[in-house]
Amino acid sequence: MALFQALPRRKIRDQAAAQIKDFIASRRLKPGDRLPNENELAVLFGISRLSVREATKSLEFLGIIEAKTGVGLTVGQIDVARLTEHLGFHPALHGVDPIQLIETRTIIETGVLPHVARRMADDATWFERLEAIVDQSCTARDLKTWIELDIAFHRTLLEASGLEPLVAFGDLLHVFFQRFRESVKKAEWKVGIDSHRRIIHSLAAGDVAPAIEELRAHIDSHRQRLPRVS
Amino acid sequence: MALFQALPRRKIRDQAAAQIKDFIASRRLKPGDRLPNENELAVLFGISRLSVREATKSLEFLGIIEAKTGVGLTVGQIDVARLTEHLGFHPALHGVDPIQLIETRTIIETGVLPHVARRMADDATWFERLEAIVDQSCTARDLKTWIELDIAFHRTLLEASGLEPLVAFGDLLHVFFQRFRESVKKAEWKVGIDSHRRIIHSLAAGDVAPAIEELRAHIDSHRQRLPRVS
DNA sequence: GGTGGCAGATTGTCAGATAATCTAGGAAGT
DNA sequence: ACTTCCTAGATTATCTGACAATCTGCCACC
Repeated sequence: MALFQALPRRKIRDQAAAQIKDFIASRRLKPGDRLPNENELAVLFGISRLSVREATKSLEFLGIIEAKTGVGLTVGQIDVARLTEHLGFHPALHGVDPIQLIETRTIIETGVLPHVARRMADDATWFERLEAIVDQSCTARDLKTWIELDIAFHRTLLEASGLEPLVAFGDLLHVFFQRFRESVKKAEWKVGIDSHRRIIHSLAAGDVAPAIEELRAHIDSHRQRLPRVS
Repeated sequence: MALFQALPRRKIRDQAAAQIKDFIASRRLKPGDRLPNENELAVLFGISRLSVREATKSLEFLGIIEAKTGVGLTVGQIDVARLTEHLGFHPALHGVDPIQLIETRTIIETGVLPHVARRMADDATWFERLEAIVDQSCTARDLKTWIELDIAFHRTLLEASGLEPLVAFGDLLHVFFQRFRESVKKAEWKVGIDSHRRIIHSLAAGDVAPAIEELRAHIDSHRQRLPRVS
């Protein structure tokens, strides 16, 4: 008599997914390389095409492989942005303490400023792009466009650092930040815009330390708008 | 005549996946909560059950939802270990610029050190946990366990900051990092362990600045092991 | 009252068919 | 000879219908 199976039997599609991964790994396939088509995989694994599809669609969702209609399956190119997009909404992250979000943003955004200053010195267009956003902010009439420009400013700051993983992570944080961003009073707009302007001018002048302090205070100002203290 | 569509039309299963995510997010569902079954979702979205399945299987693969035979669909609990398992093997991880990864890690890990020092002062167990990992590292015989302990050290450091988003992001970075971690020479182990020890002792003493410099140099040492300079 | 099994619900898997889309190569026109 | 257009084949995308496997809760039986 066989031992009882404590764990649920492995699903066929999971076996298929594992076999496809093995196929890629064992043959040292690189992104862009062709894979057998769905019918061939079905025959190869001895299962139906549907199970193959469920496996390939799962792998595709994660970016491990790519499927193009009329072309076939290829090994994919994973990027951090895709993962954060799917993971970002998840309830597990929604429960995060707002104060932690503020401090996380402070660490990341102040941390990149040295990089930004260095790249600004090499490429003046970064200062121009940031200044253009600040100028636009002054003409904003409603809260919605002001928020968009505020997000654009902070995102461009991260972009200017040249560190792509942080750009993706920053986008994710902004999703959660939006909640208590909407409670900004109109009188506070101008203060924020002035902060932005001082930050980029300090950076352009190569004065990193003042820029860091300004940005820290800027992000910290959200702390006063927290809905409730628990 | 209709305008040509520059981008490929969105697949039905991707729309379905997005709708399911919306369903979860808009109703503030938590892990373990029930979802409509596949047939109900199919009717709800006006598509076939098969397309719903491809969407649910993709989401399940990522851990966003769970499906149990005879029971139904529930909201799942994402854990990064699952991502590590699926993504760790993938050749495309080379696509991320290693230098960017190093600098990203430097920003995050040095950025949390002030928080860590503060929380260490309040709760001595953090120092003990970190020191225990360092002690274990000294007894490591093979590369595999040493790498595990190294990851554990850096992860615990982030945990000690109390900033959960950064812990999750750090886990994600380690997935991308592990590729060129395996090229560490045995002679370099000891150097790394000594660095770890100096860092936590500086933190425990409240000397944040030396700890930051030590950690920066520690992470930067990976730079010398980069496979190729492009 | 406890225990076993049965019935309904739900996901898992299969087969076959049609639509949509892409690539390559040939046909037609210049 | 060169370019343009179009068709044919290949491949994924989607649908329909059916049956198997598995879990939960209830009910009958002891």
